[in-house]
Amino acid sequence: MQLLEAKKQFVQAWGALGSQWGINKTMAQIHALMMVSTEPLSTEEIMEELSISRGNANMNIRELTDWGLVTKVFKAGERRDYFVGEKEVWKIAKQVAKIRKTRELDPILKLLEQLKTVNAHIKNDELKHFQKMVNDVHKLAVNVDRLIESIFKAEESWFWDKILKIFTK
Amino acid sequence: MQLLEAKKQFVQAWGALGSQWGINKTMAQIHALMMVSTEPLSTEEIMEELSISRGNANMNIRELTDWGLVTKVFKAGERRDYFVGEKEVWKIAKQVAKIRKTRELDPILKLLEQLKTVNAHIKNDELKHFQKMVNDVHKLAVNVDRLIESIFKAEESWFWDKILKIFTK
DNA sequence: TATTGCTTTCAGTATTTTTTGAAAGTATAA
DNA sequence: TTATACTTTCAAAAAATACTGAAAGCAATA
Repeated sequence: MQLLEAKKQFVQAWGALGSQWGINKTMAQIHALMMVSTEPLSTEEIMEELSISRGNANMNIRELTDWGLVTKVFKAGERRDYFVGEKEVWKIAKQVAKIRKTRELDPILKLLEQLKTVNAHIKNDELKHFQKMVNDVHKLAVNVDRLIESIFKAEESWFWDKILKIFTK
Repeated sequence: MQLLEAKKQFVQAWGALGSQWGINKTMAQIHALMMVSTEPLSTEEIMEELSISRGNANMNIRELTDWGLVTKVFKAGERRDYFVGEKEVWKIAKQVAKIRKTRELDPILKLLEQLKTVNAHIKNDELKHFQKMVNDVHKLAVNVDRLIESIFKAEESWFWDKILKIFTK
């Protein structure tokens, strides 16, 4: 396979994966483009490469910047903005985990804790079951939360080494 | 908080969480409804509870059945179909992981393996960088794959016990 | 200060996804 | 066999989401 074709497929696949996980396709594609590019890219180049409008490119670059996956860089003599994507895959994974944890897991945890205070005059089966359910979900969420917290601190090879050793022992 | 209100919030939150992770909101809500319900539910009851159409209810119940999260049950004397949701949270998590791994992770792995065969006449930096990138992503994907495989086999408390021990040592 | 080159915004439009509801399908019972 | 009770399907409608492009903003230089 040729490099150009391979890049195209990588960008496509990244976009599709994004969609399936609630991330804007274009945002994921721009990210993929930046991952495989050695040079900083301008908005113009991204528009060109993905056949998208200026507005679309701009908004998604900003979103990626907000996620901490893309940084603005200045090129000597050049007036226009250039952007580089984080290249370290483990850092990318950690960053995505961090953002999504804050935005999605934390609020759910908060709600579950509230729901644990649910009460009723008559202690019937429905109530008991609801309480158990919420408790179980909460336990799982807390564990996932802890796991993610640990990931933040961990160095990649150490992390996988430890994790996978558990299951082969 | 009262039980009815708590249930409503739980269903709402589950739906929102689903949306954010590429799962149809209604599907997630039906699932939540079934998680907290002690009794089997009919299509009628689900329609009523969530204010959705028959078609919508039917299609999403089927989807949940395909995911292995909901089972059809027969009520003695009753003609209509009733459904029960899997109640064990760990089983639900495993099942979701299994389905999404097959549908999403496996194809990505396959593509990454293909992309590793990329070649070019001139061995320039762009090529080298692409190869490294694909390799790194592939490594991560393989590790995630292994982790999920391990989850399938693991019993919940054992799993978390082992995992969390690593990080407190 | 005016011009130029570039960035940002956002109302309107297009696309994608989800939902509806009525008709067709199926199975049980009369 | 026909009626009844229920389920499934799917074309069309609605809703949600993403994208465009032109106008407004901003900052560097002439």
